[in-house]
Amino acid sequence: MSLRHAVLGLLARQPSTGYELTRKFDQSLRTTWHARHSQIYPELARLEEAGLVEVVGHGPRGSRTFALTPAGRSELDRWLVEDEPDRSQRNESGLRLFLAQLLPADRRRQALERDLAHVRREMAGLRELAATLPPDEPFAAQVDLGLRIDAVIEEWLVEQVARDGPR
Amino acid sequence: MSLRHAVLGLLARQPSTGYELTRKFDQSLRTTWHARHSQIYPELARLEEAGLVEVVGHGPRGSRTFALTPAGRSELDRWLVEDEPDRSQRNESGLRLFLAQLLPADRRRQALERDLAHVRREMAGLRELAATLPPDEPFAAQVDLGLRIDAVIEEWLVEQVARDGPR
DNA sequence: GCCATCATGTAAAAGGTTACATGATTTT
DNA sequence: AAAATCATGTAACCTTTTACATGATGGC
Repeated sequence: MSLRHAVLGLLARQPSTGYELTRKFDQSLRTTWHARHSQIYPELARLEEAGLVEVVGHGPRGSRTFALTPAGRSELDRWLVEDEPDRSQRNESGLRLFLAQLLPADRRRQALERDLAHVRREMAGLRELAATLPPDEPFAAQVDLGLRIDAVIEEWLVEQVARDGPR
Repeated sequence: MSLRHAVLGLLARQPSTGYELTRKFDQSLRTTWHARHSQIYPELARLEEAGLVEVVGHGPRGSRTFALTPAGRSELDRWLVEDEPDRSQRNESGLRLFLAQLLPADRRRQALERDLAHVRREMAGLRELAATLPPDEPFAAQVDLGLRIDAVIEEWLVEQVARDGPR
């Protein structure tokens, strides 16, 4: 379960409310680990119960700012140093292209170009996001990794479209 | 749900038993969409009930070979042409590196080098797998994509290790 | 006053992994 | 005869998504 350690890690960098964590998962962390608020709030409750985080402040609209406890900090360090990374991937673009080869030529081209446009739109979104982050921000490295992976997928899609021959 | 369409797509290429599908998910498809037999057999039952696949043969050890029905084929085509791709990514290496910056220098290097070794082991496994596949096999393109993505992650890890300065 | 945004939660359903369970055939 | 592989399934558990639900504050 990486959600737990992603939350611990974000709180280690900066004590935050659940709402703030949600925005970070939606933005900078979206290329590596995504989570919705409906996952984050229950996880914060479990972490608090386990003594890994604690409330360190209250904001105007009933918001609570959480921070790591020493136990939370050592659990995070332990995970980073001791646990084996989970390297499983999931990549719907790859699957779709593989299956698109089953379509007749005209529909195949249609499907591939649509997927290509989709990747490019996502890349544009990541570039925009990168522009709003200070370049030395560690978050920027996340976004950069997402962009590089998308670039590989884009290139691969282009190659496969080209392999189909001229229109 | 891409599992359903991955199964339909594999069966469109070649009628197969659940066991054969399991091996394909474990091997060639492991870089894009992974599934265990405990997911595949119930999915085949649901697809059969929905009239999208049917049993077309029986093998020696009680195995059943499934193939697409016309309805299954048109559902597959519809998904490829009409549905928007799901581009969400999950990449534990990226998350771990991001969080590794919280560690003191010596433990950080230790964690990064372990993750790097892990990526390289996986790449070696994919290269071995690629060597067993005929190069024109559409499956080979899947494995190739996985390798390219891992190469990007590897390069990115190396850069981040280098940024930490000499040992 | 209205709308956007901040802020938090729960419930139901879907998707996925791990573990349990069994038995047939083939290879050594 | 034993071990490996083929072959199928279910149950429990965990993770993730989608939908439901509510209310406060700030700017227009």
